[in-house]
Amino acid sequence: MARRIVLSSDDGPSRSVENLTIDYRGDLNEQQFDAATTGSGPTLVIAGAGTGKTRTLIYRMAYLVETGTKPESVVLLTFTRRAAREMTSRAADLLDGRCQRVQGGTFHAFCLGVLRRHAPTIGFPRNFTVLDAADAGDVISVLRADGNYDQGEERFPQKRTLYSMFSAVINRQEPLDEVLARRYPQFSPLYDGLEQMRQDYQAYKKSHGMMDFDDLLYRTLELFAADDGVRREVAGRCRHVLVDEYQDTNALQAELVKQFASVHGNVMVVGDDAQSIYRFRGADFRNIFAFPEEFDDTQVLKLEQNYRSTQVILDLANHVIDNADRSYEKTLFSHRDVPDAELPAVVPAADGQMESRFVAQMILRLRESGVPLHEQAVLFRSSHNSYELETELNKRNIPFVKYGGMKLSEAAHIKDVLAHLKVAENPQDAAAWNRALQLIHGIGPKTAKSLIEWATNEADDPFVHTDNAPFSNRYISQLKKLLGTLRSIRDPDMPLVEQVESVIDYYRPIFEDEYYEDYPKREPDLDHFIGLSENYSSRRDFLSSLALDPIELTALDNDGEHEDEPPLVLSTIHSAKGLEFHTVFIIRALEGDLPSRYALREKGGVDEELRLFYVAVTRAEDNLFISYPMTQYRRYQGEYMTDPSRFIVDVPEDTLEPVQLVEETEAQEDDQPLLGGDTPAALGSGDSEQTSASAPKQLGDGSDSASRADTETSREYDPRDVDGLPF
DNA sequence: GCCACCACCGACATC
DNA sequence: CGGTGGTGGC
Repeated sequence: MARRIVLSSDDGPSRSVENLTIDYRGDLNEQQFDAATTGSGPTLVIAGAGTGKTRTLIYRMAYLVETGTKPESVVLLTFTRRAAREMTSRAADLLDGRCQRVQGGTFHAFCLGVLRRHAPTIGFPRNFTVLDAADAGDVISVLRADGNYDQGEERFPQKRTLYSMFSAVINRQEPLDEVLARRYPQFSPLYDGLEQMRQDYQAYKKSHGMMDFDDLLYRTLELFAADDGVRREVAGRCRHVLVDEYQDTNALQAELVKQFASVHGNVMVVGDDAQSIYRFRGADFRNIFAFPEEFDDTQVLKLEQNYRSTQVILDLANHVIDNADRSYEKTLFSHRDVPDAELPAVVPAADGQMESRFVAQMILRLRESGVPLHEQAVLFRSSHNSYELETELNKRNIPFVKYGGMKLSEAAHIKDVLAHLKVAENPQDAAAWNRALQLIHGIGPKTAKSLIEWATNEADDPFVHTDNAPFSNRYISQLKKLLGTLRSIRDPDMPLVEQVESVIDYYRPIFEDEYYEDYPKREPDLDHFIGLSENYSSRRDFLSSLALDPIELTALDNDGEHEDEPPLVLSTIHSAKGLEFHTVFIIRALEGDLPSRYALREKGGVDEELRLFYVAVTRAEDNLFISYPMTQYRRYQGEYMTDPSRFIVDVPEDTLEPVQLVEETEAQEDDQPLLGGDTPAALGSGDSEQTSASAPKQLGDGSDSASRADTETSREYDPRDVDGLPF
C-alpha cells in the first residue's frame, strides 16, 4: 500500500469550543460533550437507552462541520433512512443549512450509491434491480421449479427459509453446512442440493442483473477488493464516519466500516450492547466488543445519564437486564425528577379481548387527562399480536398508525404494478416477468416460463411482437397489450408519473377481475402509489427506494381524516427502536410470544428476547403497562391457560406492580362492561388527580373528535368508571 | 399438457 | 389473510 501522509485536519489541535456558534458545553452534559467534540481517530461510544445518543450524534455532526470539515465528507450510517433524515435535518437546524449535505443513510443505501457508479467493474449492469426479501423469495421459487434440488424429498424448505439460510451464509460469512448445523439441523441431510441451489441463486442474480440486500453489502466489498482505486476514492470522501446502532451491525457491515475509514481513520461508532436485537439478520453484538481490537488506540466513552424515563421505569429496566450476559457494565440512572411517578404495572386480563379493551380504554382515559394519542404506543413482539387490538381500536374510532406490519410494496396489487415497472427497468428481471405474465388469463407457470426464456434470451427486443416468439392465440391479444404498454413506458422522455399511470391503466381491468371481492378497498392504494411516484425523478430511483425504504400501509390510511389529531402508535418492538413515548403498553407478554417460541430453539435466543423486552421497557417515559391474556383460544386446541412471560414473573412488587382488572357489575351497560382496579396495591397508589377531571375535555377544537367522543366513547368517561382506577 | 379453481394449513422480527 | 396441493375442465 502506498505511503500515507496525513494532513492535519482543519479542526486543528485545540479543543477550544469557545468561539463556536453552538454552546456545546451548555447544551450537553459532560459525557455527551466529550463525545461530540472529541478529536480524530477511532472512538467507541457506549450509550445506554435514553442517554441522548441521537442528540450527541447531532451535535457531533454540527461540531465537525462547524470546525471546518466539509459536510459532504461526513458520512452518517444509521439503521433506517428515516433516522438519518431526522438527524441531518436536526443538525441543520442547529447550525445552518450546511449539515443537510452530510451523507446519511443506511449501509444498504450508501452501498447502493457506490454500486450504481461502479457496478460494471464487478460484472453488473448499472441498472441492476434491488430485490427485497419477497422478490428474493420469488427468484428462489423460479429456481426451485427449474432445478431438481429437492430430489423428491418430502420436507424441502420453504422459499422464505431458503432465503434466510442463503442470507446467513453471506452476512455472517459462515459456510452453509455450519449454518444448517446451528439453525436448521433438520435440513442438514439436504446439504448437497441446498449448496448447489445457493450457488445457482448467486449466479442467477448476477446473470440477470439483480442484487438482494446482502449483495449490496457483499458486492461493495467485492468491488473494493477488485479495484483498490475505487476503495481509495470512496474512503477518501469519508473524512469522518459516524455509525449509529453499532450493536446491530453484521460481519459485512463491520468490515465496510473498516474500509470506509481506511483512508482517514476517523470513525465514531455508537451503540448499546444491551439493545442488540437483530441477530436474526446476521447482527453480531460482539462487533461492539471487537471494535477496540480492530482499531488501534480506540477511545471508549460512555453515556449513562438517562433523560427519558422515570427512575421507577429504569429500576425495572435495570432489573431486567441484570439477567443477561453482557460486558459493558453500566447502570442507567434517571435525570428526571418526577414526584409520585407511577410504578410500571403488570396487568393480567382474562382473555385477549379483555386485554384489548383494557388498552383501548386506558388510552382514551389518558388522552382525556392530556396525553395525546401520538405520545402513546402499544408495542408487541410480532405483527399479528395486535390484530385483536386493531379491531377494538377500529370499533372505537381511535386512529392509529402501525409500524412493522404490512408494507405498501408487499400488498399483492402493488407488487403487480411494481412487476411491470421492474420489467421496463430491467428486461432481464425474470421474477418480474413471471409475475406480470401470469396475470394474463391463459398464462400459467409453464407458458410464463417459455415466454420468459424467449424474452430474456432469444428476443432482440422483447417489447416488440415478432413472429418467432412462442405465442399462442389463447392469450395473444392481451400479451400484445402488455408489450405495447411496456414499450411505451420505456421511452426515456416519459415522466415517471405518466409511466405509473400508464401501467395502472393497463392493469386496472386485471385488478378488478383478480380482486373482484375486495378491489374497492385496495383501490386507494393505487392512487397513493401514483402520488408517491411524483416524489421521484426516475423509475430506477423510485424502485430501489421502495425496496430500501418500504412504506407502512397503515401510514397511508389516516391522512386527511384525522389531520388535527396525530394517531396512536402501534409498533413491533423492533420498529420502535430509537423512539420514545409518554406511555407505553407492552401487550401479549406471554411465553411463546415474548420470548418467542422460535427463539427457545437456538442457543442465545432467550438472551436476545430479553434484550428485546429491555428495549420495549426503555421506550417509556412516564407510564408503562405490561399486559397479557390469561387464556387463549386456538383452533383444534380450544381454550387453554397461558404462561406469563418469564421476564415478568418473579419481579418484586415494588418494581412491577400487579393490577387487577375488574368488570363493572353494578349499573352494567349492556355491551360496554367497564374496568377498574381494586387490589390493595392498586388502591395504595391510587388517588392521583390525573384522571379525575370528570368533565371530558376535548382535545383540539376539531368537530370530528368532539362528535366522536359523544357518540362512541362518552360512556367510557363516566366518572364512576374513572374512580376505580389506580391512577 | 396445462391452467383455473377450491379446500386447506400455518403464520417472527427487517435493511 | 398467504402459500400450497389436489382436482376437474379445456
